[in-house]
Amino acid sequence: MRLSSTEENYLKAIYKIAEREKKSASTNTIAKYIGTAPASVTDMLKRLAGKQLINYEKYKGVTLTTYGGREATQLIRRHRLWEVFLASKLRFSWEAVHDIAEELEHVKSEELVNRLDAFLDYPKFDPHGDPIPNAQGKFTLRNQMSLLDAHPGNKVVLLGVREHETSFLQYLNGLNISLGTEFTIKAFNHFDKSMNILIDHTRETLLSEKVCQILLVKKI
Amino acid sequence: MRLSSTEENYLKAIYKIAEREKKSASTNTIAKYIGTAPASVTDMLKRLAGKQLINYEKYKGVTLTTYGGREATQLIRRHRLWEVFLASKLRFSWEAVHDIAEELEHVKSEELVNRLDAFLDYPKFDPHGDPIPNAQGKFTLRNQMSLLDAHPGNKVVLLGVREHETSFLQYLNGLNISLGTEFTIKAFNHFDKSMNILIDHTRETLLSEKVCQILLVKKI
DNA sequence: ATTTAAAGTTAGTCTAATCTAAAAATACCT
DNA sequence: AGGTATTTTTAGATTAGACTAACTTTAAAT
Repeated sequence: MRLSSTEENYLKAIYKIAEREKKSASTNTIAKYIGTAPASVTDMLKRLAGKQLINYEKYKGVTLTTYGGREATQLIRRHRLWEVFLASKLRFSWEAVHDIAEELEHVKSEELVNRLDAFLDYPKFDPHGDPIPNAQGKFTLRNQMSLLDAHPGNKVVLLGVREHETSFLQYLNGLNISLGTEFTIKAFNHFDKSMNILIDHTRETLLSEKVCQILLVKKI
Repeated sequence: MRLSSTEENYLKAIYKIAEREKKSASTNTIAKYIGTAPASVTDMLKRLAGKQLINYEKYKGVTLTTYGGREATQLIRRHRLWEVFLASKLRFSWEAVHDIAEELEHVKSEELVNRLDAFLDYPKFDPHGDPIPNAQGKFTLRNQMSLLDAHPGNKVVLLGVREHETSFLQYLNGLNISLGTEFTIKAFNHFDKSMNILIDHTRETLLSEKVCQILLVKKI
């Protein structure tokens, strides 16, 4: 079935909310995520349910059907592949790629996305470190943890970020932190859960709990 | 001002019709070009006139304003740059690029199109030989003529095609004709204006008047 | 167990873009 | 010039996607 861009966006929202909260998505949560009024969400949920894309029961919340999940995964695949294209081929910085990919992801052509995938050499992760589903919808799993869970003395490398907001990514740019940057944990400050970190074996910085929580790393 | 994809498509249609027929575009012509009912065109013309994109006077026909022309040119720029990307980077054949570029051209980002332009090395012509306007909207002009105007004995090279329909381009593929192919005109048949042509100095073929009219060449 | 608050749904309206049917304007033909 | 054909516009409806305001259901709190 042919989906509109709007329908696709709702599916993606439901997918992401379910992933984040590990339960069915509520009307209000979807409304906040998409940026519409709850009443508009109710309307759309009825239409999506009619197309067998979601399981919807009034006043309960919604989950994706197998079919709806497949559509959402393919949309995420397109989004992340375009992000890789924008960053690695057109040299956009990681904070700029999201908004443009939001538009590119809705271009409908199976052939296009598969050729793009090949052109980019089948990347497994996007510029924020998020995994890119392959043509079969399979994500690559990876051992990673929040920087918050590392301990003094640990050496780790940055694999991804849980937050894509421009201002946050620019904050990291200012600290010269990007994917692949190495950290040595110097100290953990119990009173506010901040950390003293040595970046790239050269600069010592203080990172707040909030920032540490966002950074995804693995030990080296 | 922010234009919808539909509005952009109307501007492009008006631009192309004016170019083809060298006069203002009529409601019916636009309707046929876009594939909608004439009544829908009238509605849209009113909206476009309200936005200062076209000069519209009831029952007369329309022309683009300077502003509307600039928008149309930028749309054509985006379309043709994406066609080059699809053909030269993703290895799509020339008959496949048009439909996908129809969607990609509506992605709104000045930065995107300019970076794409640079990535492709500022191409001057698309995969069908049509000129690509630069960031200032300027087209590259080129000496070219219809194959119909060549004479027996002339040697020419194919620079472009005036017709983009899939079936026609596939017909050329079947004859092993592509941009850059060289022709020697062997004979001109007055009774039906067909031509006997030697392709790439190896294969002799008969090309109908209609086909010759479409092929754009220059002497070598 | 009521009351109150929060979340979700219904009803009615709006805009963009389309349609069909009918009316009006223009063009064409002898 | 008058009549017919063609083109264009108007009028009224439709669909997707959104809104606000009002109502209903569920959850939370005393």
